[in-house]
Formats: sequence, structure tokens, C-alpha cells
Amino acid sequence: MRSIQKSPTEEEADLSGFQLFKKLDPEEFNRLKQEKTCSLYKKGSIIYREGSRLTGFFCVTRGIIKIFKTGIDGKEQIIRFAKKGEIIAYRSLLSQELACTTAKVVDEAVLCHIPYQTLLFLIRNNWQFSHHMLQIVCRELREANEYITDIAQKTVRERLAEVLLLLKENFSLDHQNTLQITLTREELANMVGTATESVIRLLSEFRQDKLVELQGRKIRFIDTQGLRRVANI
Amino acid sequence: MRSIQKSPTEEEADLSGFQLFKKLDPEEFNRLKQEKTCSLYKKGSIIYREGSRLTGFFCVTRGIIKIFKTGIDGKEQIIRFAKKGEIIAYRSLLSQELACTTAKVVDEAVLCHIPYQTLLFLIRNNWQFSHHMLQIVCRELREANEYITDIAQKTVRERLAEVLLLLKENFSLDHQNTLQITLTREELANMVGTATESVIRLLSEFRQDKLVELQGRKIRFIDTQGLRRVANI
DNA sequence: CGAACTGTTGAGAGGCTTCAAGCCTAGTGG
DNA sequence: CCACTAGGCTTGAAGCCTCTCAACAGTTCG
Repeated sequence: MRSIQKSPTEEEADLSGFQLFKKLDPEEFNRLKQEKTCSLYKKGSIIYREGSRLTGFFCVTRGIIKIFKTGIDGKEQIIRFAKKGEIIAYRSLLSQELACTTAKVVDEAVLCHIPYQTLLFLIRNNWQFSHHMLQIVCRELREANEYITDIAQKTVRERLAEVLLLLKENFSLDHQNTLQITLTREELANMVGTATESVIRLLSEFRQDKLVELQGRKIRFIDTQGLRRVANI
Repeated sequence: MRSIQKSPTEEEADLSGFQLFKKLDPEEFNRLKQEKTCSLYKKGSIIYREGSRLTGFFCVTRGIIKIFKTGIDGKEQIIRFAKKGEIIAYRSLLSQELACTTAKVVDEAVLCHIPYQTLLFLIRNNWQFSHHMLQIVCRELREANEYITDIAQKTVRERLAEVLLLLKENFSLDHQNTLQITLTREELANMVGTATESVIRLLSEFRQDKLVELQGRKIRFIDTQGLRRVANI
């Protein structure tokens, strides 16, 4: 199911922009450069599947990846989206477990695969790399803990408003305040942890309340402050 | 509010049992030993508070600590319990953020405080320590992700059954299959993410269905397989 | 151009929360 | 040691939020 397309450009195969690799010395960076493999993945393709054994982690240099778990009745629970500059699949790799999530391409993406052995080499060789890695995981853990609290205590309405604001923070808006990531209603529902119909009804209410404007999957922010009030932040 | 009691015993101040420190060389372990500070904390005392700046992390050598976030209307969301052999407060410390949770003593506990500088020294000096630390955080992140999926997709009934099974795994049973951690109904509710009354009603149903027996806060497991069925695992 | 998927709306059911009232227990102080 | 108080526990009733089911419109893509 992994569908690798034509090779990406030189530019897209460059990892020097990644904060994570900033502290590598030239020799280490060179090894990274030699051992990585970059590929273009088209929309809808699966990077890795829940339960599979991973051979390395991936750096996203272009596009958007959806990370989700499969729950009851095959219903997706979206854990996060990864975009340019972020890494995926590192959690299961580091803890040496089978993948506990599936990663699927939402927007055509370029990923660089970095073998487990290279990761171990960097951890052994460069404490600053390990330290940086620790910080990345710890931040993701904080976000997960916050999400647990939200999902356990807030109403669906509050959570949807919060998810919209979260998307606004993570994915830029265009000149008209339109969200630059387009998700289906079902995907929004799978982030919020609710039914698709509920998302549709609530989005419609948000529009009536002049908080957002909707044109198909495009969401335009009208009253961010109002959304924040609804989200109860 | 931090209430430190009389000094703990020698034995309780010993960190050699911690898996995390197994790979330290004698010199490193000695430094750890010298720079740690062990204290006894009585039930109900606060180890650290949400929003505070941490000066180090803690190793639990005795007792049980409740880690929770404060959500809407001051309602607690319990993130996890830490017991002997586990570490707490390391997440916020590593990512150099203010504490995002509060830690409160549930069962009289002995904790060893390890200063941030010592942690940094170990990370710089010993890649195996960093690697082990990475694995600990990554496992906790997996558990958090699984919990997000459960809480988002399962009913309160399923979640309560699952929480009971989870407690059974993490805290041993006595010879009569009674859970060796006693929580209030409210604390159970704050784990499951529901109202106290719902927990009471559901526990009562579990008892009628001969899944558990209840005596005050003591919970005795009668039909674990049945609970598993209810939990939908 | 049709098939498959996505979005929308309505109706009905039910799980869960909230409020309220009373009971029980556990710890305190006289 | 016992009365007393505060907090935990329990139960009932009412109502709402959210889910599910169903039908249909709209959209996308082969």
C-alpha cells in the first residue's frame, strides 16, 4: 500500500532546515545525508500502518500527514497532523514497539526516511541531539495530556471550537483568513471525537453566529475572539 | 504547601533499584547519590503545583502519587498514578516548561528529588541514560494516545471497566483479589472523565452483574473476563 | 454519466449530567 | 469514649446533549 512516486527535488531532500539536526557536526550530518532516503508520496497513500514494524522515522519536508489510531468499529481517532519541519514515526521506533498509529498523506508530501541505525548512531554520538529529541517527545506528551483533559471535560461544541483554533495556529491562513488545510467533516469529527453529523450541525451554528464562514471544505475565520469564548479557553 | 516530614530510611533513599539508573557507571551513580534529596511526604501533601517552575524531577521509592490537571471549574483530570520505581515531573523539566500538572500524595510516599543540573549532567555524559529516558517518555506518550482514543470513542461504562482493569494491572491485588489502591468515587470519576454519580451507578451495576464486589472503597474483582467484555477490549 | 463518496437535515432514542435530598463514614474535639 | 461535623456516598427525577438511523442533495472522479 506504500505508494512511492517520482523522486522529489534536491531542495525537498534537504534536511538542514530541521531544528533537530542543527547541533550535528559536519561528519554526523553527512552520515545522515547519506543514509536517508527521500520520496514523494501522493495524497491518500499510507506511510505506515498501525501494528507494523518500523525501520526508521520520517522527516516531513513537504505536505501534510494525518496520524491516527483505529478505534471501535474502525473509527479513526486523529492524534495529530504533521507538516514541514516535523518528524513522524519516532515514538514507536524509540520505544521499540510496533506502530500504534497509522500515517496517511492528506496533502501530497515529501518524506525522508532515516534508518533506525542512523537514529541510534546520533543518540550515541551527540547528546544535544538526544536532548532535543527528548524535548520534542515531552512537548507532544504535554499536548496529549491537555487533549485528554479537554476531551474528558468539555462539550463537543467547545471541543470543535478549540480544534478550529488549533488548526488556525498550526496551519497558516491565507489573506482572507481562510484555513490553509482542508479537511472533510468526518476528519474534523475524528479530531473532536464526535459524529460527523454533530460537526455539520455545529459548524452551521458557528456560521449562523457569525464566527466562521463556510464554502465547501474551506473555513474562513470571522470572529476568532468569539470562537475562543465558545471554546472556553 | 509542600509538606516534608521526617527523613525516610536508608533503604528508601536507595536509587539502585531504578531501571533508569542501571547503566550509570560508579562515578555517575555517586554523583546522583550525593546530589539527590529524599523526603517523606504524608498523604494529601502536594509535591508540585500546575504552573510552578520545577527545580528537578522526583523518583518514587514508596507510596502512590496522583498526577492530575485542573480543567473546567477546577475539576481534576487524573493523568496517571506513579508508584515505587517510577519518576515524576520529568516532562515539564525536560521541555523546560512550567509544570502542566499537579502531583499529590495519595498514599504516604518517599520521593528523591534530583536537581535539573544533575539530570543535564547525566544526559550529557551517558547516552544510555538519555536513551532510556526517551523510551520512558515514548511509552507514556503511547499510553496517552491510547487514552485519547478511548475517551473519545467509548461510553462511560466501557471506560470505567477499562480503568478498573488498568488499576488492576498497575496496582497489585491482595489474596482476595481486592485492589490495593483505594480511590474515592470522585477520583475514579476524574480518571474516567465523568460525573461522580455516574461512577456510583455504574459500579453498582457492575456489582449486580457479579463483576466486582464493593466494600466502601475496596474493590474486589470477581469476573475479570466479564469486565474485559464490558470494556470492549 | 453514473457510482461512490461527502454533506445536510430531521426525528427519535438514550446515555449522561445536573440538581436535590438524605444517608453514611471517618475523623475531631470535648 | 462519644457526640458532632464535614465530606463522601447513594438514589431519584428531570432534562439535555449527542448519537444513530434514515433519506436525500450535492460533489467528485473514473
